Amino acid sequence: MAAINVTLPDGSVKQVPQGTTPYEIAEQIGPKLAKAAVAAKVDGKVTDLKRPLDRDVALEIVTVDSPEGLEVLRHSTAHLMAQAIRRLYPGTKLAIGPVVGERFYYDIDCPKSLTVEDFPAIEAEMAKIVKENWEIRREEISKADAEALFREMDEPFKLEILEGLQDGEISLYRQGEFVDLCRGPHVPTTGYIKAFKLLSVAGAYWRGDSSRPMLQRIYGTAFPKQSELEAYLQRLEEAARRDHRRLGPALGLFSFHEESPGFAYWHPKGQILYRTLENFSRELQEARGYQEVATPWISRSQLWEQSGHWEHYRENMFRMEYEGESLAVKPMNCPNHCLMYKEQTRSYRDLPIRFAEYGPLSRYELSGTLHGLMRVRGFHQDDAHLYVREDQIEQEIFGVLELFDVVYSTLGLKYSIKLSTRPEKFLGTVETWDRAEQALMRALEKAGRPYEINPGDGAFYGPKLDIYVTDALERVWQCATVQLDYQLPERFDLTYVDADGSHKRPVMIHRAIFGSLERFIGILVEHFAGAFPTWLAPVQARVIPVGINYFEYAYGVAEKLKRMGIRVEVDSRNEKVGYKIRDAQLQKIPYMLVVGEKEAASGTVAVRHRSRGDLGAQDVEAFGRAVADEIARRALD
RNA sequence: GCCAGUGUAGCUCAAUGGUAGAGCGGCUGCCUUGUAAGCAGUAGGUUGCGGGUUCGAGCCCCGCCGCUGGCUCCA
Repeated sequence: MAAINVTLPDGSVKQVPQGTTPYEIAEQIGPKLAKAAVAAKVDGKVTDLKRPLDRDVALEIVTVDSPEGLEVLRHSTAHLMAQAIRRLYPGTKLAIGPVVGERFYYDIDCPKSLTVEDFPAIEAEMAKIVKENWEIRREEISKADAEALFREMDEPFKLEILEGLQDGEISLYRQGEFVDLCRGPHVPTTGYIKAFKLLSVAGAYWRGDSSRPMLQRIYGTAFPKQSELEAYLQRLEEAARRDHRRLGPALGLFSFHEESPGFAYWHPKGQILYRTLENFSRELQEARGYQEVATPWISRSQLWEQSGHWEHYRENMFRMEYEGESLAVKPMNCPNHCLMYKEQTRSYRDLPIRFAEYGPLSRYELSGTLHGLMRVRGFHQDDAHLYVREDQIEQEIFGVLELFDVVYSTLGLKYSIKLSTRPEKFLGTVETWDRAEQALMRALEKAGRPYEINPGDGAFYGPKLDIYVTDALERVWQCATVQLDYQLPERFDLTYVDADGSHKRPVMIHRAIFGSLERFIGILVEHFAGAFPTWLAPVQARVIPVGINYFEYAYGVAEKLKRMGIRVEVDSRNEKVGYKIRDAQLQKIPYMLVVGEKEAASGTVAVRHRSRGDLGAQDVEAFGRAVADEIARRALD
């Protein structure tokens, strides 16, 4: 048999007989590697460990703890689950079973409507199949054979998937009695799957099409080791503990009532948080040449017809009719800002013009999509529209990026940027698009911000930057986008007079830093687990008198601190100190100030910080100055 | 909107189709309190809403609403 050359990642070349499997090579390298191996990367493509090599290749052994290895493991677990479900619920049709992030799912059409209560039985069956340790075999067959097979098995979804495949690219994977149409790769045997758990069940449309049948989607996850699975499950629990829908009401920030689905009720403490963030934004924007405006929240539909919203966005707008007149509540501010721009003849010297607005916006979101503060029907953005000359795009985008950075670094949030470029259907000319995209890239590079490109993902009216925030639990949220817009200036016939006296079209930049304040606060609640930095905390200090004899002193301390700009309250309940400390801790109040005999006599407070613990006695004035400074610096804990 | 689940006191949860309960929280009183829960008492409910089955419904059936997990959507 001929020999082939296998190049390993360290550059060394191994000569082996043709038909050698990656697994055998792994064994030669070392038993430890062979044990951790779940797949192989052949010329950069992930493939099965036991698929024979037939030519010279570059080979990398994929171990179970690598990103690719984990994906293989989870994908195989999806098959394992499908096999178990098939055994338990005969007649189940399989659709697709991919890996998404740390989870996998399988969409199935099952005669029984499954719930989490069915999970233990399915998991038990999965464990059984693991124990049976079936070899997972790849088989390549012709399209005709595959069609015959899945027709015989009565698998309509697989047949539909087959329709889109070509002869020569069809593979099956078998383990025991189970067979599935699959590209692979998979772990060598079912015994490789050690730690898994089914997580949830939900509905999902076949092929994501709401006119197609609704399938059951079972989510699960798998890890190389039980301990890693448990760590993951603990992270889910931590996320549940931090859930803003639970913490928000518990901290007195906001509530929801079924009388107004999708609209938050902001309680006094939540409103402080809200206003503090809004004012933070105001302060930064005023310093950067933004002008705050306020525009109508209800307009005649002709405005929305002119802006194009009526055509493209009507279904998401709250609409109404009075005196035969069609009206709508604004879902965005841009058309109103365009009207204001147009009130005057603008000179090239006037640009850029930056209108900022914090007013209420409403969007009709489908009832099933509402989710706490994260998805609402009524919200406010820290919205702004910049009217700029084309030669100002780069500089203005650079300014917006700087603003992003100030806001997110102040809050200790990591973020990443994606640039979405010209889609297939677009407005304007290729040249304009190219120039705009170039300007965005130059601004990003000037700002020193790394970014990824999403080719073809821009809006039809202009390219955009999406900002993704990563929170304390490493979850990623999209908060804001910066979009260049060539269409609205056109639709509203916006112009400016250039140096040569000619009328030119400005470019519009839509941008928001927080995005929706509601959503952003939801993210912050979960990010900080309710323990906001002092400058954001609704109550920054709580004075805890040891007994009624010290109430007067406590109120005096509170008065002094209030005058120093600190949000402070006195716990005047008839309770023990331990009780009041516990309550203040649960309310995540940054500073607890215990006052009694010693403090009253010396004009001090005994300071306890929610996370740093007992800080000892401090002079009231000195404490006040230190906290005022912490607030002014917007310090993180 | 769609599929599934779910809805009992402010919160967390009990109650084989047979008189709706507990803990926490609230309020009142006692204790006079020193760094994560003192003691006692007390109020609080048309069991989401509307129909139906039944001698009898928190529980079973139908419709509606909210919420949850997803899907779809997201200028």
